[in-house]
Amino acid sequence: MGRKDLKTNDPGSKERILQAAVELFSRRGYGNTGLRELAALADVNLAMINYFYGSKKALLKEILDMFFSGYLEIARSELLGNAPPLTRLDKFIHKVVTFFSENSEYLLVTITELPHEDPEITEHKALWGKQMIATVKEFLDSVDLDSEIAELAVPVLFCSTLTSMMASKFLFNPVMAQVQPERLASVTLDDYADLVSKIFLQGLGSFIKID
Amino acid sequence: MGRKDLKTNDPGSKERILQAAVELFSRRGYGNTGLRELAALADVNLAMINYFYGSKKALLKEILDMFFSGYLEIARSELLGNAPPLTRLDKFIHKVVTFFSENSEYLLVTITELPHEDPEITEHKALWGKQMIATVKEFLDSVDLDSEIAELAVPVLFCSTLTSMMASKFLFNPVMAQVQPERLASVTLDDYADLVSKIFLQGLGSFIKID
DNA sequence: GACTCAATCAAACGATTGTTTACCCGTGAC
DNA sequence: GTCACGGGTAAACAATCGTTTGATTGAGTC
Repeated sequence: MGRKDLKTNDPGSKERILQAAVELFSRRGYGNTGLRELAALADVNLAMINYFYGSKKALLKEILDMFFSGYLEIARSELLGNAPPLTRLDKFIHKVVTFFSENSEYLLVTITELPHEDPEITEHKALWGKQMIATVKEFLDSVDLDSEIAELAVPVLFCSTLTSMMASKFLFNPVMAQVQPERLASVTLDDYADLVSKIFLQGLGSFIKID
Repeated sequence: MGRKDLKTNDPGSKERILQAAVELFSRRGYGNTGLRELAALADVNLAMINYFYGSKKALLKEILDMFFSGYLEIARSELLGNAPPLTRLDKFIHKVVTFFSENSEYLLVTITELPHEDPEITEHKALWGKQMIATVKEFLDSVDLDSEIAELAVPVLFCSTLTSMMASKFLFNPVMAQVQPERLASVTLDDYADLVSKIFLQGLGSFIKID
């Protein structure tokens, strides 16, 4: 059997370790997660973690890389093109919200570890950031913006604000689920994407009848 | 001397501990910060941390409480009132951005620890969340929104998206400062608040000349 | 059968974790 | 004087941390 697991598609030890890492890092945080707890959840021996990944930090890097590469791929395929800018943005927002939802644990690990300064990981983050900014800049250059906002909406801020807005539901979910679980459940994922798209593209003001 | 430090206004040990905690928790993360490093930065004995605050987690609670109370205070004073809704929102955004900027370390600690499940702290977060949502709900009830977005913009999502958007600059700052430091520096804090306000209230679409 | 190699394991490594203890010092009360 | 007490300290507590070691398994190669 040249390849592993031809019949069964249950994940091997290496995959189970990464699954457990994503789950625990997103729920407890990277620093608050112990490798023994992780090994127990993945149902592997403690030593297998360093055997497959080398170190705990390498596990985190793997998670960040997988998230960033998926996000960047969507940005490149949806943000650039010939369709009208607003149409491109709307499709981008819907695709990203879906991506964030399907990989919400990866998203949470990435966002919560984003501001922390760690020499090894900061390089990784900066590398992905550069590619992301380059893509956003290419998009913004293809849009004819009013001068009054063109000076403000520099790529770094445009990218930050939009990303944060799309991620907001998943960032606040653990808290909001305790505050108003019924109202949260009444809004589907597509509804949420619509909300983000409408506010970001048309603004809240356009939906106010009397002001 | 009944009160401490009548002449000098340099902070006492208790205050220095909290200052060091905010700095280290925001830079390295709560879980990645050791109390010995914290004590060294605060220039106090290790035992003084538990003497004044009882535990490491209590320090985190203190930080979260201080941030939430300040944020909630602004929401209550700016979101509710008699001025037109959009005027209120614009003032709210500018005040919050200033508040986030002046307390960016508190903001980072709060946001990065927000999604993590910790029985003791989850209650705290939910308590503040309820008060915040109640305030936002009161604001939204005073606005006459189109039905097409009124169903989507439930308080929990409205609060999440706007908060995330206002916090985005500070969340992404550590990364973006490495990507494009010169473009970031060219935008003042007021410019940033204007950008958030314009996009959220008027939408990006209203600034595009040709589509 | 001998050899290889990746996978797995129990056990221990030294270091660091958050927390607590017992002791010390200065000040104010009585 | 001495008693109490809040602030401060060094040292140690048990527990856990990430990582490494050395041995063992089992399937594949020659």
